[in-house]
Amino acid sequence: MADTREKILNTALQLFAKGGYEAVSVSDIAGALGITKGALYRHYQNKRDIFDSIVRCMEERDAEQAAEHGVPEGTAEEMPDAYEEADPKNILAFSKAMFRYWTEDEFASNFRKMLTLEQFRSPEMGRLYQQYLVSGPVGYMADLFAAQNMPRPKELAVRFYAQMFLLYSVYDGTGNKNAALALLDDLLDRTAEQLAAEKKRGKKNGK
Amino acid sequence: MADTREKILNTALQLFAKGGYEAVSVSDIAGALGITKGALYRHYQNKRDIFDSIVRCMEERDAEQAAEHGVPEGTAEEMPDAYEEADPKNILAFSKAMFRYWTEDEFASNFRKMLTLEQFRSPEMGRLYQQYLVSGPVGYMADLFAAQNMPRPKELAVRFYAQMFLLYSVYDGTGNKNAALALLDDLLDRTAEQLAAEKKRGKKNGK
DNA sequence: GAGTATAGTAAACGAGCGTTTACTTGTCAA
DNA sequence: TTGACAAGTAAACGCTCGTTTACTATACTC
Repeated sequence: MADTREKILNTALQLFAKGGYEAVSVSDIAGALGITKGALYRHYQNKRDIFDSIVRCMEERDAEQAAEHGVPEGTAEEMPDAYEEADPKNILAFSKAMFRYWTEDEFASNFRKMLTLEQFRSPEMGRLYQQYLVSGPVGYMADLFAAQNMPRPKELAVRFYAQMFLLYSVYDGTGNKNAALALLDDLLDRTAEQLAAEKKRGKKNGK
Repeated sequence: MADTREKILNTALQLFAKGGYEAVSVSDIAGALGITKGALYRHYQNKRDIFDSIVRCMEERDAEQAAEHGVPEGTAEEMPDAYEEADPKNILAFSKAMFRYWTEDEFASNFRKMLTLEQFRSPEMGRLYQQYLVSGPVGYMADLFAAQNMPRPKELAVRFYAQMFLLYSVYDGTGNKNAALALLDDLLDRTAEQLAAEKKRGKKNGK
């Protein structure tokens, strides 16, 4: 039973990622699974329940992912120690892993696309989109840079994360996924060099 | 008559930008205008016709906008002269104008949001999204940088445009629009400095 | 003033929507 | 062997969808 529930969830997410919640019918989901829509209601209360379950599932995955990568949850103020440990090389590796996660992991990739399509439908969805893909990552990186006493951490964070954010769309729109990944690697490596240079300057001026 | 046609088009675009094409009904559009849906069919053949007219209207506006700003249409290979005229300061001013256009111009802003919501629905929509908001601007800027013999123009273009692209989402998601605009100004000014520095280096190495 | 487009309404059309119901299986413990 | 439960089907529910139709009011032309 739990198996079917998961299949429904994944199939629904796949369809929601293509056309958005409203454009996908319950029959579409059931049809893609080779069952009738009546059967679907044995596993979920209604269409909205499927959507909510997807969001809840993403929350769980996100928590796991964060724990795996040793990402400190909460803000820099709450736990400054963990943030200072992260040096630019770790930030680089973590960023690349993050990019691969949001592009190559099927669930995460589809969830990202779905959020992109739902972001303007309600303040709630806008909040989720910002949290997972815009202000969330930017704020997190700004905290990282700030903890390392780098100058203008917010600007740095935007400059750094913006490249990844744009490349999500490049990746989605190109047939050559590997080229997009290689381009990101080049960009981040070069940016990391500049970051290291800025950090030196920051230390000189800061002390 | 032409007046009503335009009102319908703008109202429809506004609604499409919020929820996407499928989530908006013909009754929704008519209701927002205070008329019945039957009247709507005096001005457009069907719902799809409204959408197509929006796309066609954007094409016209885009052509006008390009002509106004003296942007050369076509690629750098076709008209290399026009591209070399553009110096970094012009690129900067043009970029800021471009950002304000896609955020503050109501039609362009709504069209951008609509395309964002439709990009995965069909290859056609994906192409339009890329053309207007991803590979199009990146390619155009890469041509500009290449015409000025700057090193690694594609990387430079991505780095430069990525900031604007991310800030579209920041702008959309924040209540404080002015802060987003100010942040972009700061970022672009600083990037322009780095660009000028890179250009010097490029000249030294290139000649 | 009669005739004719034009722009609008109200109602109906068939189709598909999300959801519910009644009924048929298959599985497994008592 | 029986009973209960879980999972699935087929059909129907009321509703809304995009679209069409028949009709009305207004304005402009001959």
